[in-house]
Amino acid sequence: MPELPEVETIKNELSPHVIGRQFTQIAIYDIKLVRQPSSGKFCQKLVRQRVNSLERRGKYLMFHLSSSETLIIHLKMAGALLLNPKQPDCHTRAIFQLDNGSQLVFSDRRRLGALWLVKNEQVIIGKLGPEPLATESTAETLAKRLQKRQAPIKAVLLDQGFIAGIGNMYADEALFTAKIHPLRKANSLSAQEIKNLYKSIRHVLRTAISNKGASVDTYKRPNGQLGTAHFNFRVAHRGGRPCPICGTSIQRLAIRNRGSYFCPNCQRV
DNA sequence: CTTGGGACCTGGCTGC
DNA sequence: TGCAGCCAGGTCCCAA
Repeated sequence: MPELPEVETIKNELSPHVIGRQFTQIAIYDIKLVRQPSSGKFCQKLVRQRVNSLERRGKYLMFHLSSSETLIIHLKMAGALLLNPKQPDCHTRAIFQLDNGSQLVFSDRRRLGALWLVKNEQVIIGKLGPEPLATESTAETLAKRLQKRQAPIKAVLLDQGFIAGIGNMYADEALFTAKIHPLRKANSLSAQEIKNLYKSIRHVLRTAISNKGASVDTYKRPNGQLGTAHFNFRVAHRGGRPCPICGTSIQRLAIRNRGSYFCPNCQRV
């Protein structure tokens, strides 16, 4: 499941292969994939455009193009961007041909992923909250914004308008590291707890980036290799296994229809 | 404004 | 062996 560290890894590993390259041919195999403009226009406008730079914002990957338009990709649950894959797969939804003969393949088992080609990228990413790893994001600004929210802290961390890029796995990991129960109301956290949570979020995300993302489901790096961040998971997707700190059995709880994993002993209500 | 629930989507798993 | 039903979760949409 691509969250911030996975999309960041894809951006980093794709950059040297696509920056400066020109799209020569686009093939779309899934009618629902392109959200804006129409599929035909999308292909027509993208051909001959050169990639100036890549940028990640939240879980969105943006290709800044020579025409000053932006190609935006969201991988959602199961999307992958593969560079010159050796094995063909039946989940290929689009193929981008580059002027050096390379192929960039968008594969998505669950067909939830989305592509946009837009002049104004704010239309797509404008509602996102701050980047958790940006220098402007401080424990103080987090504290101020949490005061206005009384939903469970887990739900607030998943709100992309509140903070961008955190998904279910890393929310669970950050809350465990900060020893905060996922059902705690966001505005009930003490200043110290918020400080711990802030540090935990950044630590969990940075560690996962250095491990090239977590391959719990279908996530693959552009070269087809898996990430290793999931080997460091302490509670995420580990229901019933012992807590690495105290040995208590990790519990699973549904919050907003999302599985939340936590240690009932280390993370008290 | 915040909040919570359902829909989208497919493949893997469970239980009968 | 076959199959219905559940589960996984990022985001949008809608109602309260």
